[in-house]
Amino acid sequence: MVRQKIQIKKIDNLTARQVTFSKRRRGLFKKAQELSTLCDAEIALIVFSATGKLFDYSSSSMMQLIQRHNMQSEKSNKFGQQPLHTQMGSSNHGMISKELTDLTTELKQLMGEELQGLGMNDLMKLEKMVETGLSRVGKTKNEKLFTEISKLKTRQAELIEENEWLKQQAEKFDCTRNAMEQGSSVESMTNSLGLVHCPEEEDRAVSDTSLKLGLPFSNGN
Amino acid sequence: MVRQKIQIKKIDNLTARQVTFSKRRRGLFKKAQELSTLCDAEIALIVFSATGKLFDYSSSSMMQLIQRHNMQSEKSNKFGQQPLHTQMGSSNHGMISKELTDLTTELKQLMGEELQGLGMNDLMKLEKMVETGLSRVGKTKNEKLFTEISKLKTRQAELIEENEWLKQQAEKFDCTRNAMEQGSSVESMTNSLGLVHCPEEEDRAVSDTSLKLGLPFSNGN
DNA sequence: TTTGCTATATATAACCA
DNA sequence: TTGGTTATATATAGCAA
Repeated sequence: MVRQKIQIKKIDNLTARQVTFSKRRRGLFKKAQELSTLCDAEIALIVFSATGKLFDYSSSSMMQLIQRHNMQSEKSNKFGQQPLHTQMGSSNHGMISKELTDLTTELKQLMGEELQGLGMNDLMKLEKMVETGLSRVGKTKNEKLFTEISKLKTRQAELIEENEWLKQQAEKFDCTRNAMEQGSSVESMTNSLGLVHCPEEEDRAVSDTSLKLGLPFSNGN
Repeated sequence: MVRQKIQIKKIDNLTARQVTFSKRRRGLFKKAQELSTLCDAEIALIVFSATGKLFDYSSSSMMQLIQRHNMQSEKSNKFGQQPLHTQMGSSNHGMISKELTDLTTELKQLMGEELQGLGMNDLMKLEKMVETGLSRVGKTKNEKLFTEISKLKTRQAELIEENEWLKQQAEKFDCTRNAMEQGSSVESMTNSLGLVHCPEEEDRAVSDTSLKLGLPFSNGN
């Protein structure tokens, strides 16, 4: 029996913790549902047990709620510390989400009204209409998402290419420095840029290079 | 006073509904926190009021939890069990389309059979079923796409960071090289490293260091 | 709107089966 | 694991300020 109020800290006993988790989790989900029903709120609840098991509830679509959440929390974010492309992405999702919501609502209403006095054949036709409508929304949504993915991939390819080039440059310079330290004159070194063979260069990790690069400056830092 | 147990249905009175929302919401969030603490669970809770206001809580990072949720529900989904990378590209589109088609067909057939002898109420229920089915397909599809987008963005952020760092290194080298090209001997140049004035270098020194420590590509992939 | 205030309703800790 | 059973702790509906 609950003779004492418990402390809100991690329960030591494993069994007790599991039992409590199970019971309180149910309670929490029940409360969430009740709140949703009573007050017409939209709720998403995600719970991972300590063992990694997933429990979730959402009053409507989990995805839509999550997207809405992303939108809202981004809006309250004064300055996007994030690069442009990520901002574009999210707002894009928001637009899609709204579109989807609007159209779905419209279709549902349409269907609800029509249903009042129609026969089977008409119902079948309506079903078709709804399917078509949903399919069109889905298609649009897909197109936007795929466009975004495509853009991201393109950008990524550019970045990778740029990085590769930069790394190569870095390696060349690195090589140059080695040559210098071996006593080459500045002139010959300059001329041999990119031609001096660097034995350790090929499979050297970039981090190694970076260490070398950073070394001469370490005094100054 | 609570003389009677209330029905779990939307509260008619607006004021009462708002008050209840406020109170129950707090209760819900409190319970969520307690469960998280007591049982070492990870919890994300998103609530939108009927007026669209957002309230949220998460025991750790909302984004991480959402990601985890996406992954989990994808894993438990009988359709998509392949790793993400194989789902990428245009084949992804085809697969999803097929999924959608299959399920829609199934639901249509189901609906067709049932339609023969049912009344309006049953039809409404069926409508709900269809909606749910479609919504589940859409949800799965969305989750996959969003997961992919998310991964792409993460990778992109890494690339940008790497890129920045490389550029900074390149600038330093440029500086060094410029000094060299002005005709210093190797020895004097080496000695003067770190003393040569690099106009853009000072205010980057600190961030350079941190970047060096945390660079994602340090493993050389 | 948002607070307190109770009297009840509900949740649940500890225990048992 | 899961599902009861209490005795208590907590939440909250209705009201008032």
